[in-house]
Amino acid sequence: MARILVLEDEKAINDLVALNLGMVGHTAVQAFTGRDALRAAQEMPFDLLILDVMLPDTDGFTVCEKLKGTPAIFLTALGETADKVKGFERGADDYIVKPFEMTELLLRVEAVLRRTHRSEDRYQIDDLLIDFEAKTVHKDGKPIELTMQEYALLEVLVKNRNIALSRQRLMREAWDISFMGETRTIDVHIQRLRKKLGLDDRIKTIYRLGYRFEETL
Amino acid sequence: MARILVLEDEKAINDLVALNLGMVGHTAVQAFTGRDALRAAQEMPFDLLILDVMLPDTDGFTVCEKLKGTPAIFLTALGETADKVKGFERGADDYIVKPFEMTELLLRVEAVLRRTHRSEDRYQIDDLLIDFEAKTVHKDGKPIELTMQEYALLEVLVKNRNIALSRQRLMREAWDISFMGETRTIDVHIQRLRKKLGLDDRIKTIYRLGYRFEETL
DNA sequence: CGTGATTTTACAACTCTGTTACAAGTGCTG
DNA sequence: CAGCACTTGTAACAGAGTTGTAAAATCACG
Repeated sequence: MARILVLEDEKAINDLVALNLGMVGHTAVQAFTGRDALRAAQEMPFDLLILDVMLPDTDGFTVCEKLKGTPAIFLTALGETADKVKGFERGADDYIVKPFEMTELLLRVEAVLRRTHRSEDRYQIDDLLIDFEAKTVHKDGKPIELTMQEYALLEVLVKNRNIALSRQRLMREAWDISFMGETRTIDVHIQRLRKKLGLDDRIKTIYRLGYRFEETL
Repeated sequence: MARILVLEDEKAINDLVALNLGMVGHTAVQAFTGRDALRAAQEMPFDLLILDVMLPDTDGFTVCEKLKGTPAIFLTALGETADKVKGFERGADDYIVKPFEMTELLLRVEAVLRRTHRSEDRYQIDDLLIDFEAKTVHKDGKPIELTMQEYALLEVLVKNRNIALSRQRLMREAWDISFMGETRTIDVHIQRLRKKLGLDDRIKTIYRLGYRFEETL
């Protein structure tokens, strides 16, 4: 559920990485040059950078330095050992050697996100407390029973708070389904969340689109 | 503070880890082979294991299994992706990829110690008293007869209280089985614990997953 | 064997979850 | 602003799957 930059000039690899990140629920933004990458970062900051070292214009290190503070995973070709060291010195959180297994990249992504987003173990608003680690929800200090589906949906909404999420996206993120036909499933689950947690004001309906969890009221 | 095993054959790393653990107040016991580790564990049990996966003799997994019941953090080298998964399946509480930041390791150590409660020798809640030393249970001051299995299950539940435990994990921790097919064994034992100890409210069923001992009610 | 512990079995009871049906709401169009 | 098409809210329902429970079968061990 992170916004991730994929900076890699070889289109085939870039596409593959972006596709896989999307499949596990992240938002991948593709860039093929350092310039692209920096521009995209200005629009909205990233949670994680996946950077190729060798690039036509600026190299991955430069981008990493410009976006200092954002965790980064470097992609290096075999034999660029020296680059690895250089990368770590400059603050890379991990690196991975091409060619690599996609599952391995995904594991590293999760690992890096987990240790950099450590502060996001919990979320509190009003009288509501969500513990993402224990996957529990308390209201007024009292535990509230949520089913797995309900919790999954709530987590997606909260982690993407203030963003309008389409039903299709919610389905993809909170269920394990990428495509969905005509269905009222989500609406019913939203209803249950609103009722159980008293979130009528926080979970806003976006007409003809989906829902949004609102933090600022 | 905790008694922690550091099993890592590379001396430089082992020293560094042990030194840092010592600095934050823990007692680090250094071991360079699986054999060493097991011997040290016999002298006095550990509160936490920090295990390298690759070792000259036995690997970290074996040690972890032999010392079942003690939480473990695995150290894996880059590229040992498969090992990570394997580690989690076998009950690792966390893993960390080398090379790692020492502060990160310390953070994980604290996190694991925080959510496990292995070093206590008694636990009391409501009218229930469990003595882990004597392996006895009293309710209302009166001793309650529990069978071996019942007690083992109770201990796992209580020491991992407030954490949802899958049936598979319970099997692994309270029985000597790592793999389990279709079975209702656990459910039946849970039922007996609930009945004998009046724990209907404390031992919570997590639908489609397993059970959780709840401290906060 | 016999006894108690443990696992398996069988069935009842329950939970989750998607679907449906209808009421209420929304926004466009004239 | 009334009418209309469409969207969302809500309650109730039903099937699939899960858990509770008692009782029977199996195991361990003297």
